[in-house]
Amino acid sequence: MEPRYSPQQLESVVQAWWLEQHSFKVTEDPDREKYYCLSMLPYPSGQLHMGHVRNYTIGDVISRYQRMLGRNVLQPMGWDAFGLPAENAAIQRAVPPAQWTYQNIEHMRGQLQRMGFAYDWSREVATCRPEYYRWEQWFFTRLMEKGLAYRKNAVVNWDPVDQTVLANEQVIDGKGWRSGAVVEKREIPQWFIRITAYADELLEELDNLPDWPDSVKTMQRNWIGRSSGLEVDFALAAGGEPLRVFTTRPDTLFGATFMAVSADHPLAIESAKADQDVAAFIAQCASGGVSEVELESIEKKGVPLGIDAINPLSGEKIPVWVANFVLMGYGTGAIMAVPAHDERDHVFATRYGLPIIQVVAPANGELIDVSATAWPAKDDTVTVNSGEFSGLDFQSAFERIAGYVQDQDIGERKVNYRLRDWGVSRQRYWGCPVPVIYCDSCGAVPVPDGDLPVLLPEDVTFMGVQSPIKADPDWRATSCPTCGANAERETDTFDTFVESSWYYARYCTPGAKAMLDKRADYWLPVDHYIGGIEHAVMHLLYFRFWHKLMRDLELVSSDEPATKLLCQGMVLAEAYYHDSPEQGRVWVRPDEVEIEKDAKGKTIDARRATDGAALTATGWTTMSKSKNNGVDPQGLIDRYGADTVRLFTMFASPPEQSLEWNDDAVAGSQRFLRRIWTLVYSHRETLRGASSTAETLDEQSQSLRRTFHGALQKINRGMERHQFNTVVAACMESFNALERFDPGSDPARIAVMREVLGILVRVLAPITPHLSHVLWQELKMPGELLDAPWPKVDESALTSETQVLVVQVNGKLRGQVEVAAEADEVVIREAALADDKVARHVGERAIRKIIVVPGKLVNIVV
RNA sequence: GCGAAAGUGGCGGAAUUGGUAGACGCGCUGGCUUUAGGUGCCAGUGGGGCAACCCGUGGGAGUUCGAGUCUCCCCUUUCGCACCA
Repeated sequence: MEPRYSPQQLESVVQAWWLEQHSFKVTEDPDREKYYCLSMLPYPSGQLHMGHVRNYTIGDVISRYQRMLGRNVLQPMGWDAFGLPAENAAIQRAVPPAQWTYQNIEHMRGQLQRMGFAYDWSREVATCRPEYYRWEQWFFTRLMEKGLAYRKNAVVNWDPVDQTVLANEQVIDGKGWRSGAVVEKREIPQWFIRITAYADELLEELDNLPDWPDSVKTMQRNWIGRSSGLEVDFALAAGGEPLRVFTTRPDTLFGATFMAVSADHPLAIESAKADQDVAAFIAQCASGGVSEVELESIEKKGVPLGIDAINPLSGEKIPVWVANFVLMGYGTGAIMAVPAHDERDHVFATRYGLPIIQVVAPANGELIDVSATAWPAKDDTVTVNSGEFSGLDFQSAFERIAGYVQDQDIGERKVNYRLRDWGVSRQRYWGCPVPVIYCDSCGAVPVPDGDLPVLLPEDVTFMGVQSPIKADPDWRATSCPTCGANAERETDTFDTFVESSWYYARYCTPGAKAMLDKRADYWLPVDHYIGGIEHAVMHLLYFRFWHKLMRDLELVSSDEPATKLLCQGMVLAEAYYHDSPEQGRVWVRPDEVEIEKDAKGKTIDARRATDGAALTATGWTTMSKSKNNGVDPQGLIDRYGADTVRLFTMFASPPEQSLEWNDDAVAGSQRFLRRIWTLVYSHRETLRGASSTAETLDEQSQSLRRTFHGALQKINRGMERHQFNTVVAACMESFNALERFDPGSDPARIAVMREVLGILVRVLAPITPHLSHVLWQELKMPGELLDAPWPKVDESALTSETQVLVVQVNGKLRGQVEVAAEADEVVIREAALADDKVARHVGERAIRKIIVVPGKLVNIVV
């Protein structure tokens, strides 16, 4: 044992040992309880970032802890390897996306190994490899057969200069990020997967996920957005096909003062032929991007179509408008607008001077004014101004009106979802080819199993932004699997969310000669899934959906992919900038900033180290390239070692909260590890000769054991609730007591010291596995630390003869009393009243009540 | 615009889930160790006041013997919004 803690050297020795022993390779063992701990797989962007380090440390701590509890733990790792950044690198640096991706994977795998994560690397997956994506293609053809995959037109962002489809991310202020051209909406045929067919199950089974965060479940419920309402036909005054709308508020039907249709609605398109204003408005709606933020935050505008509809209940004539806030993709693409009881309708009506008629009122008779703002309530309401349907609450009005509409055959009850079918086509190169062949006579034909995989060529050169497979007629040309005629391949690729929807299952069956095999059911479902909260709806919904698809193809037997979910917070750092007249806003890297503090430690000035330029601090913000405030984990690992980085990320904040990066505090974490090392080093001779038990213990030894076993209770609670910051704090607190403990040459004391060190080393093992491994050996503890049993709380160590109670007077802290542990309420009351300070505060006033909370406090109410 | 969270010392956070607010750490202040140093150790550290004591968990109301914790309203920040992953 070296006198100084030198993590770099120590960690490489321990890692080499794990590698040699194949310590993390696992196999299915029906006799042992399995535990599948999964962290979301990274995109191989080139460098590990702090978000990865945090995510994977949390997963590793849980995995190692579960292993010490005796479970057969699977912790795999892989690469979400397809995606847009590889294409951008290809365009900028003329390197093929495949080459760029594989190099990044090599580098990042090395970084993960340097962190000491306990992965079974024999199960590694890279989603861009044909042996992975061929099963995705196979699965897609099954979905086509079942009618769960289909093709329809959908709108995309179109860059008219680059002649290419843009991702929402590539549209900035309505313009293409490279060309700067105003983006247009364009409809193209695309493949969809029918997730709406599973909407009800996806919604209902959220109730079977008690260990998923409520926030995620709520977001998923809202995202699915099940709403039951009514479809109603509004006849047009001029006759012809009636205008059908969907509404969730039939009770407000009498308040409809206008109708609005989407710019893509047939009625709008028809009107545009004769009306220039309508045509111009529709053209205007076609510019700009397709993202929901853009659509929902634009100013609400519209143009009248010059058509009147007839309210089926009141018989009133109301005008039909085309409006930019009505979406073709939801409901029928047309709405009845009730300005009095809907916020958006109200804004629109106010803008264009359309009437606002109140038809719902508070049930308690209170008067409301709908002229300035809408009143959307539907609980404790009553309908008014609604003819024979007046005087009803929401539910009765809904039922009566729905009944009437059905009797008249002008509509029906309808359940709608906000959730839309999943568009999986991408007009990009670096993705999994959609396994479809288009034949003039046979249409869209799935590629037969024997012809899979449809290989994506990896040795390509980019000419501009065009996808190399779209640009290559030879790649496209093929023959129809059905009739043998000349045919063309689909050149679109899948959304990368498809790959990340089933990787967790493939980890269970490495090398399988099918998509999955029987091994999957040993490991699945995932016991603990860990990843960023930013995935709360999209990935985590696709992940659940795909599992159900696989279940229905009898590939897995569970209903849900993961029983427990932990969403870790973002990693933040301070960012600093100054505004310069020439360069605009200049962001300065945090490690180039000099901070001046006042006598209380408050920051009063920040300057650039090189030239003393005054800087403005943003406060805590997400690490990003644009703000130049990313902290590179590699530098920290090189400087402090993996254990220190792991310890800091666990200690700085609880997993679900954001983590504020602080270089000084990282150094502080290393100080703690160094102190442990130094303590064990300085007692190494005595500890070697320690006996494992001691019969009689003196007061100090008992107190130390009480501290450690008390801390162990906190640690166990912290581990179970994943509050690793409190686990570390409890370790530090108990270690502080140990540092003040002098074992001298007393065998009983030395035995106690060895016992508590054994506890400390084991509870730290999941967090700082390298240091713990070495100390475990140094203490001559039996067996491999990885499989050492988690320490047990010794209840007898916790008992004490006295208890300290807090005394309050009228809820304010006034004193403390020490009484016997078994003292009854009478004794406690007397002791409390006898306290000088308490007596002074009670004074002459009459005591009204005394509340005694056993083991905690006494409150005297005067 | 819609949906979901979070606000506690100079900073990160803790609080046994309605019972001592500030555990643990960083920073800061003073001291010690002849410490090359960004090392190590000791003490102090929510604000005000000499003190008794008073104030204090984003702001405002409420429930309670007692509220950081529960209820309502408001403010601010962060995340997601379907082609970033």
